[in-house]
Amino acid sequence: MKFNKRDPVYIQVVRHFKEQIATGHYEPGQEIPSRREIANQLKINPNTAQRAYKEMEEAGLIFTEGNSPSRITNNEEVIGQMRNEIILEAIENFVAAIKPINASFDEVVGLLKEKYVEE
Amino acid sequence: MKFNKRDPVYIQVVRHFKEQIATGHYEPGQEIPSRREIANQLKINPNTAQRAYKEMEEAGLIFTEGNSPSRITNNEEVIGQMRNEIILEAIENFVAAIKPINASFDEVVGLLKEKYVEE
DNA sequence: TCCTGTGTATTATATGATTAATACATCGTA
DNA sequence: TACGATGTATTAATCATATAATACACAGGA
Repeated sequence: MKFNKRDPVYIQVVRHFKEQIATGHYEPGQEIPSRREIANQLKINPNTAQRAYKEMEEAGLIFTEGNSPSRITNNEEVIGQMRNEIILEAIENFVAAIKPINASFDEVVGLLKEKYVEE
Repeated sequence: MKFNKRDPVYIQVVRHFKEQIATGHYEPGQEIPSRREIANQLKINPNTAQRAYKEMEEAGLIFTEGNSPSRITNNEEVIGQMRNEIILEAIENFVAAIKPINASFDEVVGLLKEKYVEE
């Protein structure tokens, strides 16, 4: 996994997990790496990992019992909503960036199709 | 004009001018506010305004002669390219955000159309 | 001529967010 | 029981950005 330096690392870690969860690479109830383990894997500070996990816990995406490793939520509705939010947020950002330029919808969709299908 | 706190202010100022130029609200050759003037208008520090203007000058979007206020470039090709870059960048960001979620192109375009037409 | 408003440059400080360092608490198990 | 791995909490250090404070050169106009 590679990080950009525009966004805080913990945000990017959260994002990464959300994508994994939304696409089913992590399944409901599945155990995820411990804070220290993921910190080693991603070469980040354990506190950064902790902060990312805390965010996800507050969002209901993972849960923690006692001092055993956290797990993906079993609430598939929460997962579905999260997926929708990611998509909607992306769309809103996109529209906010494009609209002030006065590009036509068709022009935009044309260019989008190229990039989307690519590869 | 309102700022978000995600991006540096000078970047947002540059962005604002680019949009104004791309949509023709500023015409080629037109005079723009002085550094100190825009700083007052936007309630920002003059140095931040200067930094924004410097960026635009280096990008060839504005030019300055002597100590008179800067002006929009007369090179319409530069303006056209800048407009394209904004659109392409927005598309790339969007695709990068959406693709990892495995949403179909049609689903995305459908949602996009709603937001795009809205208002 | 002198004053005001331009652009430009340099240096220092403040601030907020992020990351790092460290310590503490808990639990299962060898 | 004692160790090791877990989650959690607190404090310190770092860093980028924005702001501030000055200073300088230039040109036009009152």
